[in-house]
Amino acid sequence: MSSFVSLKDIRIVYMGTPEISASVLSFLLKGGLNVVAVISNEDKPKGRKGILEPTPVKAVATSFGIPVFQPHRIKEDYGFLSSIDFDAILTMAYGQIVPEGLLRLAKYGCYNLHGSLLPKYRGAAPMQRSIIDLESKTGVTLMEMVKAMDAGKMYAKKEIPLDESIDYSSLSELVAKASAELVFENLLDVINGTNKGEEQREEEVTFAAKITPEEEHLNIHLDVDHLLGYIRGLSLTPGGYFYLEGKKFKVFKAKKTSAETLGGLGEILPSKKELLLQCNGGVICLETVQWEGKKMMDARSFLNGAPWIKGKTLQ
RNA sequence: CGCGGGGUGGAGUAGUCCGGUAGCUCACCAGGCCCAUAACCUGGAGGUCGCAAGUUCAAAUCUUGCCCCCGCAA
Repeated sequence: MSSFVSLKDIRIVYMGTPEISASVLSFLLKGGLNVVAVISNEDKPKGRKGILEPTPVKAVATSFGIPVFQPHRIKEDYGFLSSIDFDAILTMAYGQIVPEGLLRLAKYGCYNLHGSLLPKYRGAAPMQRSIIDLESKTGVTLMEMVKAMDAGKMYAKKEIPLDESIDYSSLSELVAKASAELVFENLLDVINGTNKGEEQREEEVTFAAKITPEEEHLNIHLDVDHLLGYIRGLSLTPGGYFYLEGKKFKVFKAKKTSAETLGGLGEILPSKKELLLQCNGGVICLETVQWEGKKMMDARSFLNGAPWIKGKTLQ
Protein backbone atom coordinates (compact mmCIF):
# COMPACT_ATOMS: atom_id res chain seq x y z
CA MET A 1 0.00 0.00 0.00
CA SER A 2 1.01 3.53 -0.60
CA SER A 3 1.08 6.49 1.69
CA PHE A 4 0.48 9.63 -0.25
CA VAL A 5 0.33 12.69 1.96
CA SER A 6 -1.68 14.81 -0.37
CA LEU A 7 -4.07 14.17 -3.21
CA LYS A 8 -1.91 16.42 -5.33
CA ASP A 9 1.01 14.01 -5.04
CA ILE A 10 -0.90 11.40 -6.98
CA ARG A 11 -0.22 11.51 -10.69
CA ILE A 12 -3.44 10.73 -12.47
CA VAL A 13 -4.39 9.69 -15.96
CA TYR A 14 -7.93 10.82 -16.69
CA MET A 15 -10.12 9.07 -19.23
CA GLY A 16 -13.31 10.56 -20.59
CA THR A 17 -15.05 11.88 -23.66
CA PRO A 18 -18.37 13.78 -23.50
CA GLU A 19 -19.45 17.09 -22.06
CA ILE A 20 -20.22 15.85 -18.58
CA SER A 21 -16.83 14.21 -18.33
CA ALA A 22 -15.25 17.45 -19.48
CA SER A 23 -17.06 19.32 -16.70
CA VAL A 24 -15.72 16.88 -14.15
CA LEU A 25 -12.20 17.21 -15.52
CA SER A 26 -12.50 20.95 -15.44
CA PHE A 27 -13.57 20.92 -11.78
CA LEU A 28 -10.76 18.53 -10.91
CA LEU A 29 -8.11 20.61 -12.62
CA LYS A 30 -9.34 23.84 -11.08
CA GLY A 31 -9.20 22.08 -7.73
CA GLY A 32 -5.56 21.27 -8.31
CA LEU A 33 -5.70 17.58 -9.11
CA ASN A 34 -2.46 16.43 -10.70
CA VAL A 35 -3.57 15.09 -14.07
CA VAL A 36 -0.54 14.09 -16.12
CA ALA A 37 -2.33 12.78 -19.19
CA VAL A 38 -5.79 12.45 -20.64
CA ILE A 39 -7.22 9.70 -22.77
CA SER A 40 -10.28 10.49 -24.82
CA ASN A 41 -12.13 8.91 -27.69
CA GLU A 42 -11.20 9.85 -31.22
CA ASP A 43 -12.47 13.10 -32.65
CA LYS A 44 -15.49 12.51 -34.80
CA PRO A 45 -16.91 14.53 -37.67
CA LYS A 46 -19.59 16.74 -36.25
CA GLY A 47 -22.27 18.94 -37.62
CA ARG A 48 -23.64 19.27 -41.11
CA LYS A 49 -20.31 19.97 -42.68
CA GLY A 50 -18.55 17.01 -41.20
CA ILE A 51 -15.90 19.08 -39.56
CA LEU A 52 -13.71 17.20 -37.14
CA GLU A 53 -14.11 18.61 -33.66
CA PRO A 54 -12.16 17.77 -30.52
CA THR A 55 -14.07 15.86 -27.87
CA PRO A 56 -15.16 18.06 -24.95
CA VAL A 57 -12.66 16.33 -22.67
CA LYS A 58 -9.86 16.88 -25.14
CA ALA A 59 -10.78 20.55 -25.39
CA VAL A 60 -10.53 21.01 -21.63
CA ALA A 61 -7.29 19.04 -21.37
CA THR A 62 -5.75 21.04 -24.18
CA SER A 63 -6.68 24.33 -22.59
CA PHE A 64 -4.80 23.21 -19.48
CA GLY A 65 -1.84 22.06 -21.50
CA ILE A 66 -2.26 18.39 -20.66
CA PRO A 67 -1.22 15.81 -23.25
CA VAL A 68 -4.13 13.92 -24.81
CA PHE A 69 -4.13 10.42 -26.29
CA GLN A 70 -6.92 9.20 -28.52
CA PRO A 71 -6.41 5.56 -29.42
CA HIS A 72 -8.81 4.16 -32.00
CA ARG A 73 -9.23 0.94 -30.04
CA ILE A 74 -7.99 1.21 -26.48
CA LYS A 75 -8.31 -2.55 -26.25
CA GLU A 76 -5.44 -3.00 -28.67
CA ASP A 77 -3.61 0.23 -28.24
CA TYR A 78 -2.56 1.39 -24.81
CA GLY A 79 1.17 0.89 -25.10
CA PHE A 80 1.68 4.65 -25.05
CA LEU A 81 0.94 4.57 -21.32
CA SER A 82 4.28 2.93 -20.63
CA SER A 83 5.91 6.22 -21.55
CA ILE A 84 3.94 8.07 -18.92
CA ASP A 85 4.84 8.12 -15.28
CA PHE A 86 1.57 7.91 -13.42
CA ASP A 87 0.04 6.39 -10.30
CA ALA A 88 -3.67 5.92 -10.85
CA ILE A 89 -6.34 6.08 -13.52
CA LEU A 90 -9.62 7.89 -13.12
CA THR A 91 -12.38 7.51 -15.67
CA MET A 92 -15.73 9.08 -16.27
CA ALA A 93 -17.72 8.29 -19.40
CA TYR A 94 -14.82 7.33 -21.62
CA GLY A 95 -16.87 5.46 -24.16
CA GLN A 96 -14.85 2.28 -24.62
CA ILE A 97 -14.35 -0.77 -22.48
CA VAL A 98 -11.06 -0.40 -20.62
CA PRO A 99 -9.02 -3.59 -21.15
CA GLU A 100 -7.76 -5.60 -18.19
CA GLY A 101 -4.19 -5.18 -19.25
CA LEU A 102 -4.52 -1.45 -18.93
CA LEU A 103 -6.15 -1.76 -15.52
CA ARG A 104 -3.03 -3.55 -14.30
CA LEU A 105 -0.74 -0.76 -15.47
CA ALA A 106 -1.89 1.60 -12.77
CA LYS A 107 0.22 1.07 -9.68
CA TYR A 108 -2.40 2.43 -7.36
CA GLY A 109 -5.52 1.37 -9.12
CA CYS A 110 -8.20 2.38 -11.56
CA TYR A 111 -11.21 4.27 -10.43
CA ASN A 112 -14.44 5.17 -12.07
CA LEU A 113 -17.13 7.73 -11.45
CA HIS A 114 -20.60 6.44 -12.27
CA GLY A 115 -23.70 8.59 -12.43
CA SER A 116 -25.96 6.56 -10.18
CA LEU A 117 -26.22 5.14 -6.70
CA LEU A 118 -24.74 1.74 -7.42
CA PRO A 119 -25.59 -1.07 -7.60
CA LYS A 120 -28.65 0.48 -9.16
CA TYR A 121 -28.46 1.70 -12.73
CA ARG A 122 -25.26 0.14 -13.93
CA GLY A 123 -24.62 0.80 -17.56
CA ALA A 124 -24.88 3.39 -20.27
CA ALA A 125 -27.60 5.83 -19.33
CA PRO A 126 -28.01 5.95 -15.54
CA MET A 127 -28.94 9.60 -15.29
CA GLN A 128 -31.53 9.53 -18.02
CA ARG A 129 -33.06 6.31 -16.71
CA SER A 130 -33.31 7.61 -13.15
CA ILE A 131 -35.34 10.55 -14.38
CA ILE A 132 -37.43 8.51 -16.80
CA ASP A 133 -38.23 6.02 -14.04
CA LEU A 134 -39.36 8.89 -11.81
CA GLU A 135 -36.89 7.98 -9.07
CA SER A 136 -36.92 10.28 -6.07
CA LYS A 137 -33.16 10.36 -5.88
CA THR A 138 -30.02 9.41 -7.73
CA GLY A 139 -26.38 10.22 -7.29
CA VAL A 140 -22.79 9.45 -8.12
CA THR A 141 -20.57 6.60 -7.02
CA LEU A 142 -16.78 6.51 -6.85
CA MET A 143 -15.80 2.95 -7.52
CA GLU A 144 -13.10 0.51 -8.43
CA MET A 145 -12.80 -0.41 -12.05
CA VAL A 146 -12.96 -4.11 -12.74
CA LYS A 147 -13.44 -6.22 -15.81
CA ALA A 148 -17.22 -6.37 -15.53
CA MET A 149 -19.10 -3.20 -16.35
CA ASP A 150 -19.67 -0.97 -13.31
CA ALA A 151 -19.27 -3.92 -10.98
CA GLY A 152 -16.33 -2.96 -8.78
CA LYS A 153 -16.17 -2.06 -5.13
CA MET A 154 -17.87 1.17 -4.10
CA TYR A 155 -15.86 3.66 -2.10
CA ALA A 156 -18.13 6.62 -1.72
CA LYS A 157 -21.42 8.03 -2.97
CA LYS A 158 -23.21 11.31 -3.11
CA GLU A 159 -26.96 11.47 -3.30
CA ILE A 160 -28.83 13.91 -5.49
CA PRO A 161 -32.57 14.39 -4.89
CA LEU A 162 -34.73 14.35 -8.00
CA ASP A 163 -37.94 16.24 -8.59
CA GLU A 164 -39.92 17.61 -11.52
CA SER A 165 -37.57 20.58 -11.83
CA ILE A 166 -34.60 18.39 -12.73
CA ASP A 167 -33.97 17.34 -16.30
CA TYR A 168 -31.08 15.45 -17.84
CA SER A 169 -29.09 18.60 -18.47
CA SER A 170 -29.43 20.06 -15.01
CA LEU A 171 -28.80 16.65 -13.47
CA SER A 172 -25.62 16.37 -15.50
CA GLU A 173 -24.33 19.54 -13.94
CA LEU A 174 -25.16 18.33 -10.45
CA VAL A 175 -23.54 14.98 -11.15
CA ALA A 176 -20.40 16.61 -12.51
CA LYS A 177 -20.06 18.76 -9.41
CA ALA A 178 -20.74 15.88 -7.05
CA SER A 179 -18.27 13.70 -8.95
CA ALA A 180 -15.47 16.18 -8.45
CA GLU A 181 -16.35 16.46 -4.77
CA LEU A 182 -16.21 12.69 -4.39
CA VAL A 183 -12.71 12.68 -5.80
CA PHE A 184 -11.44 15.49 -3.60
CA GLU A 185 -12.99 14.03 -0.48
CA ASN A 186 -12.21 10.36 -0.97
CA LEU A 187 -9.61 9.47 -3.54
CA LEU A 188 -6.62 9.96 -1.23
CA ASP A 189 -8.11 7.64 1.38
CA VAL A 190 -9.00 5.10 -1.25
CA ILE A 191 -5.53 5.01 -2.71
CA ASN A 192 -3.86 4.96 0.68
CA GLY A 193 -6.04 2.03 1.63
CA THR A 194 -7.85 3.78 4.45
CA ASN A 195 -11.09 3.43 2.57
CA LYS A 196 -11.46 -0.27 1.79
CA GLY A 197 -14.65 0.05 -0.18
CA GLU A 198 -17.73 -2.07 -0.19
CA GLU A 199 -18.77 -4.81 -2.57
CA GLN A 200 -21.98 -4.33 -4.52
CA ARG A 201 -24.85 -6.53 -3.52
CA GLU A 202 -25.61 -8.49 -6.66
CA GLU A 203 -29.26 -8.95 -5.80
CA GLU A 204 -29.77 -5.18 -5.90
CA VAL A 205 -28.20 -4.66 -9.29
CA THR A 206 -30.28 -3.00 -11.98
CA PHE A 207 -29.24 -1.83 -15.43
CA ALA A 208 -29.71 1.45 -17.23
CA ALA A 209 -29.98 0.62 -20.91
CA LYS A 210 -28.92 3.04 -23.56
CA ILE A 211 -31.67 5.31 -24.83
CA THR A 212 -32.92 3.94 -28.12
CA PRO A 213 -33.94 6.14 -31.06
CA GLU A 214 -37.48 4.76 -30.73
CA GLU A 215 -37.71 6.05 -27.18
CA GLU A 216 -36.92 9.56 -28.32
CA HIS A 217 -40.28 9.54 -30.06
CA LEU A 218 -42.50 10.36 -27.11
CA ASN A 219 -45.40 8.00 -26.58
CA ILE A 220 -48.57 10.03 -26.17
CA HIS A 221 -50.31 6.97 -24.73
CA LEU A 222 -48.09 6.91 -21.67
CA ASP A 223 -49.70 8.24 -18.55
CA VAL A 224 -48.97 11.89 -18.05
CA ASP A 225 -46.40 11.52 -15.27
CA HIS A 226 -44.29 8.99 -17.12
CA LEU A 227 -44.53 11.06 -20.26
CA LEU A 228 -43.14 14.03 -18.35
CA GLY A 229 -40.42 11.72 -17.03
CA TYR A 230 -39.39 10.94 -20.58
CA ILE A 231 -39.45 14.58 -21.59
CA ARG A 232 -37.16 15.48 -18.68
CA GLY A 233 -34.92 12.46 -19.07
CA LEU A 234 -34.27 13.28 -22.72
CA SER A 235 -33.86 17.03 -22.33
CA LEU A 236 -31.92 18.90 -23.61
CA THR A 237 -30.14 16.22 -25.60
CA PRO A 238 -31.28 14.46 -27.58
CA GLY A 239 -34.74 15.83 -26.85
CA GLY A 240 -37.97 13.84 -26.99
CA TYR A 241 -40.34 14.58 -29.82
CA PHE A 242 -43.80 14.11 -31.23
CA TYR A 243 -44.77 14.44 -34.86
CA LEU A 244 -46.68 17.52 -35.94
CA GLU A 245 -47.73 17.86 -39.58
CA GLY A 246 -45.24 15.14 -40.45
CA LYS A 247 -42.29 16.93 -38.94
CA LYS A 248 -40.55 16.44 -35.64
CA PHE A 249 -41.74 18.62 -32.83
CA LYS A 250 -39.39 18.42 -29.89
CA VAL A 251 -40.47 19.15 -26.36
CA PHE A 252 -37.72 20.14 -23.98
CA LYS A 253 -39.69 21.40 -21.06
CA ALA A 254 -43.24 20.88 -19.91
CA LYS A 255 -45.28 20.81 -16.73
CA LYS A 256 -48.54 19.30 -15.64
CA THR A 257 -51.35 21.78 -15.26
CA SER A 258 -54.40 19.65 -14.51
CA ALA A 259 -55.61 16.11 -14.29
CA GLU A 260 -58.61 16.74 -16.49
CA THR A 261 -59.43 15.49 -19.95
CA LEU A 262 -60.41 18.47 -22.07
CA GLY A 263 -59.76 17.16 -25.56
CA GLY A 264 -58.64 14.21 -27.63
CA LEU A 265 -55.40 12.44 -26.74
CA GLY A 266 -52.54 14.44 -28.18
CA GLU A 267 -54.67 17.44 -29.05
CA ILE A 268 -53.35 20.97 -28.63
CA LEU A 269 -56.04 22.67 -26.59
CA PRO A 270 -57.26 26.17 -27.37
CA SER A 271 -55.55 28.66 -25.13
CA LYS A 272 -54.50 32.21 -25.71
CA LYS A 273 -51.09 32.18 -24.17
CA GLU A 274 -50.20 28.62 -23.40
CA LEU A 275 -49.40 25.56 -25.41
CA LEU A 276 -51.56 22.96 -23.69
CA LEU A 277 -51.38 19.31 -24.66
CA GLN A 278 -53.96 16.73 -23.72
CA CYS A 279 -52.22 13.67 -22.37
CA ASN A 280 -53.34 10.41 -20.90
CA GLY A 281 -54.52 11.39 -17.43
CA GLY A 282 -53.95 15.09 -17.51
CA VAL A 283 -53.05 18.23 -19.39
CA ILE A 284 -49.51 19.48 -19.70
CA CYS A 285 -48.27 22.92 -20.59
CA LEU A 286 -45.43 22.81 -23.10
CA GLU A 287 -42.88 25.43 -22.17
CA THR A 288 -39.88 24.98 -24.45
CA VAL A 289 -40.27 23.45 -27.88
CA GLN A 290 -38.60 23.14 -31.27
CA TRP A 291 -40.20 22.47 -34.61
CA GLU A 292 -38.02 20.74 -37.16
CA GLY A 293 -35.86 23.22 -39.03
CA LYS A 294 -36.54 25.95 -36.48
CA LYS A 295 -34.73 27.07 -33.41
CA MET A 296 -35.58 26.00 -29.92
CA MET A 297 -37.98 28.53 -28.44
CA ASP A 298 -40.38 29.15 -25.61
CA ALA A 299 -43.96 28.06 -26.22
CA ARG A 300 -45.24 31.62 -26.23
CA SER A 301 -43.04 32.54 -29.17
CA PHE A 302 -44.00 29.42 -31.03
CA LEU A 303 -47.67 30.20 -30.50
CA ASN A 304 -47.20 33.74 -31.82
CA GLY A 305 -45.95 32.42 -35.11
CA ALA A 306 -48.06 29.29 -35.35
CA PRO A 307 -51.51 29.91 -33.86
CA TRP A 308 -52.84 27.31 -36.29
CA ILE A 309 -51.47 24.60 -34.04
CA LYS A 310 -54.53 24.81 -31.81
CA GLY A 311 -56.73 21.82 -32.41
CA LYS A 312 -53.99 19.84 -34.14
CA THR A 313 -53.03 16.47 -32.76
CA LEU A 314 -49.49 15.47 -31.89
CA GLN A 315 -48.45 11.92 -32.59
C1' C B 1 -19.93 17.80 -53.14
C1' G B 2 -24.53 13.26 -47.66
C1' C B 3 -30.42 14.86 -47.35
C1' G B 4 -33.74 18.71 -46.02
C1' G B 5 -35.72 23.41 -43.60
C1' G B 6 -34.58 28.52 -42.61
C1' G B 7 -32.44 34.08 -42.05
C1' U B 8 -38.35 39.79 -42.80
C1' G B 9 -38.83 46.02 -36.49
C1' G B 10 -37.00 43.39 -29.63
C1' A B 11 -39.50 37.68 -30.16
C1' G B 12 -42.15 34.32 -33.41
C1' U B 13 -44.09 34.25 -38.25
C1' A B 14 -46.92 35.73 -43.37
C1' G B 15 -45.57 37.49 -48.02
C1' U B 16 -41.19 34.76 -52.30
C1' C B 17 -43.87 30.22 -57.12
C1' C B 18 -46.77 34.81 -60.34
C1' G B 19 -41.48 41.57 -59.13
C1' G B 20 -45.04 47.12 -57.84
C1' U B 21 -48.13 50.34 -50.40
C1' A B 22 -43.76 44.99 -45.87
C1' G B 23 -49.15 42.05 -43.09
C1' C B 24 -50.16 39.12 -38.43
C1' U B 25 -49.61 37.44 -33.15
C1' C B 26 -46.74 39.20 -29.10
C1' A B 27 -43.31 42.50 -26.50
C1' C B 28 -42.61 47.93 -25.84
C1' C B 29 -44.55 53.31 -25.16
C1' A B 30 -48.90 56.63 -24.43
C1' G B 31 -53.99 57.18 -23.39
C1' G B 32 -58.74 54.86 -22.02
C1' C B 33 -61.97 51.28 -19.36
C1' C B 34 -62.12 48.95 -14.58
C1' C B 35 -62.23 48.03 -7.40
C1' A B 36 -58.35 45.84 -10.13
C1' U B 37 -55.39 43.03 -13.75
C1' A B 38 -50.78 39.49 -16.96
C1' A B 39 -57.72 40.93 -19.32
C1' C B 40 -60.10 44.47 -22.81
C1' C B 41 -60.31 49.15 -26.22
C1' U B 42 -57.71 53.19 -28.88
C1' G B 43 -53.38 55.38 -30.64
C1' G B 44 -47.82 55.28 -31.26
C1' A B 45 -42.68 54.31 -31.95
C1' G B 46 -39.54 50.73 -34.02
C1' G B 47 -37.46 47.29 -40.30
C1' U B 48 -30.31 48.50 -44.51
C1' C B 49 -36.31 42.15 -45.60
C1' G B 50 -28.50 37.79 -43.63
C1' C B 51 -24.21 39.99 -46.99
C1' A B 52 -22.50 41.28 -51.98
C1' A B 53 -23.01 41.74 -57.12
C1' G B 54 -26.39 41.29 -61.38
C1' U B 55 -31.28 41.73 -64.31
C1' U B 56 -35.25 45.56 -64.26
C1' C B 57 -38.65 51.69 -64.82
C1' A B 58 -39.15 48.91 -60.18
C1' A B 59 -36.36 43.39 -56.15
C1' A B 60 -38.14 40.70 -49.53
C1' U B 61 -39.70 38.46 -54.29
C1' C B 62 -35.81 36.76 -60.26
C1' U B 63 -30.07 35.26 -61.27
C1' U B 64 -25.10 34.29 -59.25
C1' G B 65 -21.58 34.03 -55.25
C1' C B 66 -20.77 34.13 -49.95
C1' C B 67 -21.94 34.06 -44.48
C1' C B 68 -24.85 32.18 -40.52
C1' C B 69 -28.82 29.13 -37.90
C1' C B 70 -31.75 24.49 -37.46
C1' G B 71 -33.66 19.13 -38.21
C1' C B 72 -31.82 14.37 -40.13
C1' A B 73 -27.85 11.22 -41.45
C1' A B 74 -22.81 10.07 -40.03
